[in-house]
Amino acid sequence: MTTTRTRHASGPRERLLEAAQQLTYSQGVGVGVDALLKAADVARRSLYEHFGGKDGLIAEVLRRSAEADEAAYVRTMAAAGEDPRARLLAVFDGIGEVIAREDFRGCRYLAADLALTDPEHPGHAVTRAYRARVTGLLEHELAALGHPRPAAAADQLLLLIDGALAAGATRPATDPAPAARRLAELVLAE
Amino acid sequence: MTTTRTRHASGPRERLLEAAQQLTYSQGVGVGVDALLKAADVARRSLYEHFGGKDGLIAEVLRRSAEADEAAYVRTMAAAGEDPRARLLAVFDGIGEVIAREDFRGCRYLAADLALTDPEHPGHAVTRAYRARVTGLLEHELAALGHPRPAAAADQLLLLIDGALAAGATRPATDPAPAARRLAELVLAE
DNA sequence: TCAGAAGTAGAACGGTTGGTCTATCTGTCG
DNA sequence: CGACAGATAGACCAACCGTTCTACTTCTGA
Repeated sequence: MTTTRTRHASGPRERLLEAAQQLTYSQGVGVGVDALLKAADVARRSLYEHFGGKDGLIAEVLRRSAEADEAAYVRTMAAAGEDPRARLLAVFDGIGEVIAREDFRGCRYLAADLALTDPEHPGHAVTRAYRARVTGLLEHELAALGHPRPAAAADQLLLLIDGALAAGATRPATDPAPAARRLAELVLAE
Repeated sequence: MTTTRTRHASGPRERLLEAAQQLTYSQGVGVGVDALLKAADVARRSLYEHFGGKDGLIAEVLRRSAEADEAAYVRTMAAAGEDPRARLLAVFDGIGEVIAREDFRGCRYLAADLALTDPEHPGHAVTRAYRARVTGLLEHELAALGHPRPAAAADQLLLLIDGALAAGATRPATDPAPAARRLAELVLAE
């Protein structure tokens, strides 16, 4: 064993990231530093050593989440088999499961973009890159499906995803994921 | 003349509402009270006299905005003539104009719902009521058009609106309003 | 004219914000 | 052993948060 931790299984950096990932979603990126430190059981100093400040931590949390969420898209599509059409529609079933989680509070990245007023905040670059990667994923499937305008269609699908997540956060009773899926089918049929 | 103002055309209540309407959109509902008072050129006391506190002011601002935005929907549809189909599609042209405004920062109501962590905040009831009224507007047109499931279709249209506004805020280059309009045509064709 | 309401200005409240700093302790490695 | 890196605890900072309060001015209406 190269490193030994007396009181925690993982180091303070990891604990801080996990606590922040949870708290910045449930409470928004406006959570106080004190709350983050307390939840992670980490010394104040460690935050500034590892991330340079709250903004750095938030950016890193978004990066982590984006990685995980992108992987979830890939996993969902992989589980749906080989047919590009089935793989794309499976994404909306996945969205439905996300919305159904009782701790669902809307799209983390949209919430961050709306909450971080400063356009120079490093978080914006992270969310932008994330959306570009997801769009790329969708576009790839659309091309495999032989869609005439895969890029434009991918943008439409992401619009449907954003809309479903927004509706799920504000009007969950309308069951937005199946509604979005039906519209997605029409996009694919073009 | 029933009332006379020495330094301002309108009273402090009105000035505060107008300043807050602007600032809570551009800076988010997290703006400080000091900033609001300074922008409105109003005494601290007036805020608490008229609105009971910051939360009351925010709720009233949302109420005002909702009234104005609902009126804008009505106006847009009225200008589009009598055909329900044309009236509904005109809504998405209106969304396009909203997104094109250089001070556009996404949907005010979604941003408020995501930012106000406390589910008991009076603002949430306001945004919920607003969405219900807009859905009712859309549903009415869909019924006039003879749509088989006007309520479900109205929810789908609102999903498209939310998606277009989210995309407009985060990926303006994708020109989301026409994309949403194309999908709306498919909803109407059902 | 004069009481009272409504407005302004600004001090002050306790609490919290993000961030810096010092001091101490622990574990690893040369 | 002894040096050093990493972590902790916690004091401290100026700034800001939303709110309450007092004191003064201005306008209105009986």
